[in-house]
Amino acid sequence: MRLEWLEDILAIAETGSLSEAARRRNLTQSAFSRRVKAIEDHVGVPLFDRSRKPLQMHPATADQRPQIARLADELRQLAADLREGGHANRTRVVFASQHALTTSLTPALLRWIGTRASDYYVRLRSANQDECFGLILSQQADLAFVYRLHGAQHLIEADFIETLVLGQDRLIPVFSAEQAGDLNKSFQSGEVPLIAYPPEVFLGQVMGTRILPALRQMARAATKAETALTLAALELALVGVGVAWVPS
Amino acid sequence: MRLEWLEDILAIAETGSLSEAARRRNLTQSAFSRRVKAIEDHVGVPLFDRSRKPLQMHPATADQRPQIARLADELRQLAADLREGGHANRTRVVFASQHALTTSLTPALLRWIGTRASDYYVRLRSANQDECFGLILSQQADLAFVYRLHGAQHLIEADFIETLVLGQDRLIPVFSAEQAGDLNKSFQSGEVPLIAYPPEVFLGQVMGTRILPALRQMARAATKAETALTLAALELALVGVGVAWVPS
DNA sequence: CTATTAACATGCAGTCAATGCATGTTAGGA
DNA sequence: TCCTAACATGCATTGACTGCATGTTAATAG
Repeated sequence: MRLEWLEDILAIAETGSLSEAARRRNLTQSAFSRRVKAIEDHVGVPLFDRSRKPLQMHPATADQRPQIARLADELRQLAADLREGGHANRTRVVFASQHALTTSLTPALLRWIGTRASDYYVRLRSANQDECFGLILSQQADLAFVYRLHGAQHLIEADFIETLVLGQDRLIPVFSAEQAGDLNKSFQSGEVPLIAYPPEVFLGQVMGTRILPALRQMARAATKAETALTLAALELALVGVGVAWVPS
Repeated sequence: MRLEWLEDILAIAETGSLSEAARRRNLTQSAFSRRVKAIEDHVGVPLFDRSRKPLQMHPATADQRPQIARLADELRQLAADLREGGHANRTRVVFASQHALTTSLTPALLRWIGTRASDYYVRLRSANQDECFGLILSQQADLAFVYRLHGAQHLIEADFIETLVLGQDRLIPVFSAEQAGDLNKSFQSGEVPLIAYPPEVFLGQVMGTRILPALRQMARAATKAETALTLAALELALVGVGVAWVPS
């Protein structure tokens, strides 16, 4: 198994097409076609369904996609760590950051660290909340940035784990100002168009336990789209697809 | 980065020599030498110290060894999962097992499952205790087999995690029967030769908090060897290196 | 300090896997 | 039924990888 192959598979998963993936991987379509076949030969079973024309991933292959993405990331990171380790003797610190925070709090924090403590080599791993806890527990990360519901407790308790509250955040509903009229109309008919988070991610659980019950007292929530990414949810809200609750 | 390369690095780490590693990897020493160089070229920094004759790993490289072993394992497992997924639609269950249990309880359990429920595809991941918890938390494993100290609590609590006590085990001291005389002599001079577990593994912590304090009341504990593997500890005890405390 | 040896590096030539180009084949849609 | 876009394949070329033979050097014994 090679990192290249994992990237090939991911390219196909992301583009949904062999020739498009070939372009992204800077190969001719023919070379890429045979590379995919080589991967399948190595694994021992066909990974894609070629009977349809823009070829499709087999469900079993699609199932492994998060795992493949994670491994690809870790392999790249390993190379970086080996490279970095060979250089100076800077202290290496691994941060785990909940995805939603990776795009908001963490960049500023890393910049701050970068300016004040250049003798630290900081490595950032973005993961979902459960994975962040897992990384801390198995000591693959030194520090984790995660949300915690007001009044709730974290899943893990251990004497080697310290917790510090960095601040408070709020989920606020967002929608396109220009199309506020449409939203009002929809609301008057008892319906709120909604950008939902998948139930398995943290924000999805917050929505399910805190926001939606209150919302349902006022109107019917009609899910118009679903995404795990707050930034994507924000974009969808800004083009008027529905209301997105995003961290303030 | 390639799985092959990871295996090459691990072979060097395990044999402590390039030519010995070459033999294990079924390559001539010359080909292997250049392969190692290719890996270093790819990473961008030298990974080994060639100024000494049985070449040595740079400390930074040695640091990454557990990570490399883990990734190599996961890559092999990924290939197996893709292969298996392509076959039948058997339910896939992932077990995490604490290393010490992987060699004792788990095999019998897996055999039992294999005979009764052939429509399950069970995948076993051996890891240390913390990693087992991490795998459960991040839902990379469905079930974990771990030890728990009598009267103690697990690190994690969550409503989606159920705990079941499968049985009780005891750590018992073991030594070569033939050389019991030597042990008695040593004990009379106030010293017990000891096979120790590293402090970062679970059994090492049990030894440190439960066994050694009591032992020290009777004699001085002289560490003769250290290993993380209970089977290795057992072997060392059986050849008379020292007393090993192993799960009954 | 020197000689010896075992461990690692390298020049050379052969093999085979990977690639691009040109072209054939087929699923989807008009 | 025809057309087109997507994927597969034959062919020639390139280059990466390997083994063999041999050179170089660190470790060790005397």
